[in-house]
Amino acid sequence: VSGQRAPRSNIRAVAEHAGVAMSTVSRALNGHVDVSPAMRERIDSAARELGYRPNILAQGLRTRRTRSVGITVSDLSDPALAAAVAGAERQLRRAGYSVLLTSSERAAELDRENIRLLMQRSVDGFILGLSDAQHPALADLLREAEVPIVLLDHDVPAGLAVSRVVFDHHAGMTRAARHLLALGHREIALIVGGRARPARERRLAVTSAVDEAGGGCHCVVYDGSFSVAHGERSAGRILDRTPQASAIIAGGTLLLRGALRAIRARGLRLGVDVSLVGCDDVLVADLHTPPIALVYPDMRSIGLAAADLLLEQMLTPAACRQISLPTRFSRRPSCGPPGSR
Amino acid sequence: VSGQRAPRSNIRAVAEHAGVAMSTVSRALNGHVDVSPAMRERIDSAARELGYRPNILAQGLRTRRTRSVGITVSDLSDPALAAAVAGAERQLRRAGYSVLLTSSERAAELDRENIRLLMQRSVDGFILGLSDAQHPALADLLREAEVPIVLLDHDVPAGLAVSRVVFDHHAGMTRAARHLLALGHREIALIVGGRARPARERRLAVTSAVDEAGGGCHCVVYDGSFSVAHGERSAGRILDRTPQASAIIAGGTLLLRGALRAIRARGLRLGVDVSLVGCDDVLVADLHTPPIALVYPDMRSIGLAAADLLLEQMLTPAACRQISLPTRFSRRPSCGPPGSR
DNA sequence: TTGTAGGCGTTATCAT
DNA sequence: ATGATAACGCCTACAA
Repeated sequence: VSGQRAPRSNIRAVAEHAGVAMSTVSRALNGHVDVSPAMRERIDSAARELGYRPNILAQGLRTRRTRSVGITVSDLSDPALAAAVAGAERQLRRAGYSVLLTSSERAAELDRENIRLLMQRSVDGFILGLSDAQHPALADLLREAEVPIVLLDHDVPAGLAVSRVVFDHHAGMTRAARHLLALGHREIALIVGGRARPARERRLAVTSAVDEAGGGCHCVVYDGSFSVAHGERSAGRILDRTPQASAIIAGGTLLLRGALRAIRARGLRLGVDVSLVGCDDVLVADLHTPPIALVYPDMRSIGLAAADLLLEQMLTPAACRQISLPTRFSRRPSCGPPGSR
Repeated sequence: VSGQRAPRSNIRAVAEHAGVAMSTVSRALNGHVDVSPAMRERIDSAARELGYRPNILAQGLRTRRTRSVGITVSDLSDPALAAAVAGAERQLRRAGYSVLLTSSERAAELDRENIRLLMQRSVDGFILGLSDAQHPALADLLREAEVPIVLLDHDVPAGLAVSRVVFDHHAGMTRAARHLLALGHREIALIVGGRARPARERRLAVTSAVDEAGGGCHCVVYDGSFSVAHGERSAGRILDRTPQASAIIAGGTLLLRGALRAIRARGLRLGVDVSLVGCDDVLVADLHTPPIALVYPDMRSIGLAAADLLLEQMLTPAACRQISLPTRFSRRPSCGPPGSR
């Protein structure tokens, strides 16, 4: 009714309204044991009447726990990473934590800058999907954190005590490679990008699967940046070469998009003129014509698992742990026997 | 060298190290005018030596400005919304603001719960991509916020002073409908979902474009939830009806995915047996075979614009503003003349 | 130009 | 079981 806006009521206002001391209000609201039921009721109703909500900043200043966690991802525009963040946010929210989110735009420098900022905000823990987990200055910085850290599918920087959740890329990629070999492909081209763990694991899995096959089978790796451009350029080289590789594995969403562009530009038929396996993406592949075979990690799950792990470690500091999540391989018509082309 | 970890140094430590008063340190570090160059240099180097970083919580408690903004989106797993968040985060980070992110999982109840939580954390402003901007209890809550608010492509709740950035869905959808009409389609089926602004604008645009065409042209709207299931079910009904509509517009990513499934399940050829226009999505559509025509809003831009608008309003409180962003229509082979089927 | 002191809202320690 | 009071780290009148 009044035109004045009441300032948000604080604990002192509640104390006065209930006619008790501030400390008593604090105890009652925080569920301490030594509070009489009558007093608790009185304070609860006073707080309700005033619409009291504690100031989390002040609580954090006093208790040194902010009930917030910092999440840094290399690129939030990447739907895969967004899914991971969504999963983590959900778990953390349900546990009463807030998420401070930053994106480092694939720049190692921003990784560190963002982490520093989050430290300044006194987050209780970190979930990190970094641009470059191996950057030399990073380890020093993380050592200062003094709070639990969970890495998303990354290698652990040397001599650092952090937990992590990783994907078993090896299993899925091995199955993909064997599938192609079983179809009769003798040469498999692998496009990967970035120096992070996924690229390395994928390369390792495919090369060793091909090596094991023996019989003149071989694997050519196209390494570069994690980008559509690299995917398109590499696939272009593969397809324009004579003799061309009959099968391509694109190690990531952007690389897959690039490869698709190169294939389309040349008017080639998927699963006939060239076989293709993608990774990560779940949006593009299944509805494609024809559907594209895929090795995929459940990105939402890695977010959930990372949050669970972090919550556990924030609650009771313990030794660092590592969790491995499976990857799936879906055969789809984009893979066929090597063509006559 | 020492095994002890030093507690993060505070302003008092810097003051003692430099042999001056805390207030002087505060002034020097915050760039006040009345500080002698010599003193500034002395304090700067002391701060550097101690690796001092101000505690943002304490600053916020004192100044009532936290340099943080709350972002709530209805579903972070939606790549479109993730792109908007990524855009906003970038601008805010560059302006020195941190992002507190929550997702409301398409539940109006969580919208409010999350906003309340963000208010408790004293954010300086909000960017909201809500699940239900019209929920009756929402307006009251937002009125309590006392900080600038920017809505993402939503209607403004009655009697509320907020800014917003919207897409001109009307323009893009009108062009799409006219394109289909020009190709000779007489009946256009529109699948929309959700009660939010985009669905309403799209329906309005398509129905009026079809009405204007006259000559027995008509439009059938399939309204429902914003989900793959609704898209698939609606497209199924459209395609199984006799006579079937020859053109479908799917008003959103999930609906498009559903429609594609229905079309594929019936073995129909896009652009021949049935014409299809999608909305929003940029990942699936362009690389599809054949490429799918699309009305698309630039989601990253809406994030950027929302952040810019919010920053402006946080800096100098002013009247609420509204910004309209264009939508583009891309003709692609998924649209052809009505078939003989 | 610099120092002193009070308070932002909360919790924790100590009395009572 | 409850109350008074001192911090947490910072900023900002005001005094010097």
